[in-house]
Amino acid sequence: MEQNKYIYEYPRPAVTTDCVIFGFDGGELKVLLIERGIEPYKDYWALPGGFINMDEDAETCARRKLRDETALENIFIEQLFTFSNVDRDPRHRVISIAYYALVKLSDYHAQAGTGANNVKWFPLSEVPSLAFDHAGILETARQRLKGKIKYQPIGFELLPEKFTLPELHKLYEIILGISIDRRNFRKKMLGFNLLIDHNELVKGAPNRAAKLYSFNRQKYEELSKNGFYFDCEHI
Amino acid sequence: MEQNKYIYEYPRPAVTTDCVIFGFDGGELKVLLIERGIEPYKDYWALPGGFINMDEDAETCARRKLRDETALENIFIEQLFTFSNVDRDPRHRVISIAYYALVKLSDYHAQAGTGANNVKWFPLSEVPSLAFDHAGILETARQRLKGKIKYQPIGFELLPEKFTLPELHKLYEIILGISIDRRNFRKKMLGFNLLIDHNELVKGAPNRAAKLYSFNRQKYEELSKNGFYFDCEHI
DNA sequence: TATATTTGCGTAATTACTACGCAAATTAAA
DNA sequence: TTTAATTTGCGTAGTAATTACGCAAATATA
Repeated sequence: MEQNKYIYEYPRPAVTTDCVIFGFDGGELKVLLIERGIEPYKDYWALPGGFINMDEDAETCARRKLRDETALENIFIEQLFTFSNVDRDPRHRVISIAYYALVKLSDYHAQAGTGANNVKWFPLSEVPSLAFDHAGILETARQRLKGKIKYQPIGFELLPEKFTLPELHKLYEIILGISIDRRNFRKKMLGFNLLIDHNELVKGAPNRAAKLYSFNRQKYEELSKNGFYFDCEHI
Repeated sequence: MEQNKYIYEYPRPAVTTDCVIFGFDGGELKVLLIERGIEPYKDYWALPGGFINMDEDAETCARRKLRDETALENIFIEQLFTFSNVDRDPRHRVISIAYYALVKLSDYHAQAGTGANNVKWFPLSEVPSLAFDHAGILETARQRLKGKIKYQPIGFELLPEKFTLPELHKLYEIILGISIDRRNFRKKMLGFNLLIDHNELVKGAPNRAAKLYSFNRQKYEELSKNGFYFDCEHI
């Protein structure tokens, strides 16, 4: 392939997307990282991502890199922030449009994609030193998740289709970093009338089994149109 | 100057910033637009903005274009969203990192900067057909402002240093697009203990004069550190 | 069968929100 | 000068939401 083909009148930064992928295993929040095989930051762990193509928008690029590098598809993804520090890449000027994604760990077990790089889930408390400014991007995503879970039902994206109220409760405690009264949390969540009761108990519990629920996404969409607000500010 | 100087191995999109500048004149929300002097979209109105330099980050670029095109400096500005549709510019691939800014119309009277283009405040109800996808960017900014004013004290950025409670009340009604009980609004706002009472009345009122207040930014910053939340969700 | 543990429901006390009434201040009209 | 009209500022009662718990039901294990 011919090199140095693209010529412009003015200098242009390179543009990439990077994605912070959160997962929840019932105990703690995890983030999916890939091990870099090339310089710069060779052997460092990094967020999945890469250069944008000329015929795709940023979200399409983020989803493509996710598929190629982690084999994840059809997951919740949302634009986070665009990082544009002049020195964020030691090679040359690179601007990164960052996304964050939420994955049901139970459904998808991410593995190395065609990229053939090492892929691994890290608990947030054990994230290693990251490449580029990815530590900052991760922290921004964490704050966004913490802020957004209070007024949008995105927590369900991290749980299996059917989940129990104690699981949902634990998830909120972990993400918000506070302890929440179990009984008041239950009342609040059930009060939205957005949980479908499957009249089915979780199996294999070492004590009283919890009931299984699922989130009524369709009803939520409808209510949202009429101004409904999923308000978990005071939980 | 030599042309076609910049050569890259892979194609790169051009990167711009665009800025939605909101102002409030006591009666309605306005947005500052500039008239394009060149193709494409010659003679259309557009958001101030332009191509990013290689030695500046996106916010610096947005502030530079603001200064050059509208003579506005040192105003509230915040990243909004990055727009990356493949066809958003008819000439070539352009990605825009959009910002929104809030201006005290009383303090600064924006005028054409060195750009020498026509600059004008438009009420939101009278915005003409805009260049590129700027109508979409404006709508995104409007939604962001509406959402954010409920939990961050950004409304004050649109008012003069000293303002009255009726003015603040009107601003919230306009931005949220609802009518709010005057007396409950007053109680809520004063309840935060973040307004400094100047024991001074506004002059030239055609009836009972309202008291002047200013926002205690310093106290807000301190409270924020300790988890204080400016909650205007139920107003 | 008793024990430990967790789930699920309920209730009282407190706090916040909503919907108003009304007096005080001020200008314009009578 | 008085009256009317308008707007500001404060208060209060009724309702709804939040907080802080108590306790019985369910279930595996001892």
